[in-house]
Amino acid sequence: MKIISWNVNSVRARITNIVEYIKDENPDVLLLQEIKTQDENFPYEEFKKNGYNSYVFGQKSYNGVAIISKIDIEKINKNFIKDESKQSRVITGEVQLKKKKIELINVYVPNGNPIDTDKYNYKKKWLKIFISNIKKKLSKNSNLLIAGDFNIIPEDIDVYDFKRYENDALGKLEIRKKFRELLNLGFHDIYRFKNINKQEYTFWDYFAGSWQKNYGMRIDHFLLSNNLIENIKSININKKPRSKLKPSDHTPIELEIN
DNA sequence: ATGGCTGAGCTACTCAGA
Repeated sequence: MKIISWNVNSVRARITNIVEYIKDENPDVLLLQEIKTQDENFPYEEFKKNGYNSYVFGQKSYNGVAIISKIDIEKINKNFIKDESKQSRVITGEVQLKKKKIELINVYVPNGNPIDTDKYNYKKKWLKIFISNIKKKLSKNSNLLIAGDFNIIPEDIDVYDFKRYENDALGKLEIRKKFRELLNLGFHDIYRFKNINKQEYTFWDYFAGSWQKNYGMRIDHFLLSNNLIENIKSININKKPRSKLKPSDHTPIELEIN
């Protein structure tokens, strides 16, 4: 089973690139973040034409997440987190992998910058609730897959210049500790698990030739609960979509499990 | 390297992203 996570930075602005990509990569499930549209304006038909159903938790202008799938998804839930700001950031659903019922948790964690504002407090509070909910969920189902844009740089190796980000909402120690806390519940960061010393990124900003200079960061992740480690076949960051015209600033991360 | 680039909503410009 191929599951892909991608922050597309607007599903409508990116639809041509996305369709081209799914034709190339043929995922079973595509987890999208930052779709930046309300449900009623989502391009359902473009996905349908290619054999995919869309489960959308949209929002006007900002945020928004969706699960695109050509296999059965059960128990779609848009209330995983009670968000005081009414932001659409998590959608979950269940898939069957052999004898395992896996819960897919597609997340778009708040950015949190600038750090001297309520945005940063919102991120911290949000992560606290998220971790608490994951803990509860894990006590009921030991097969959890959390994927998406975490807006967290886990370690120094995960950014081109760590010094620039150690006082940033993506790299601050107390935020990285939240990531660590999540892993300590019983998860692995699958990219790092499979690539101990490799330095690859999933995001390059649009400014000043960041892509060309490889000034990037690894902030999109697949976290699998310990019970699913034996099912991992491969994990790959696919840089091709970031090199295209009109790209998202993020590139997809691809997981195969069996 | 704390600037500059992109998208949404809207139609001039702000907000948000990381």
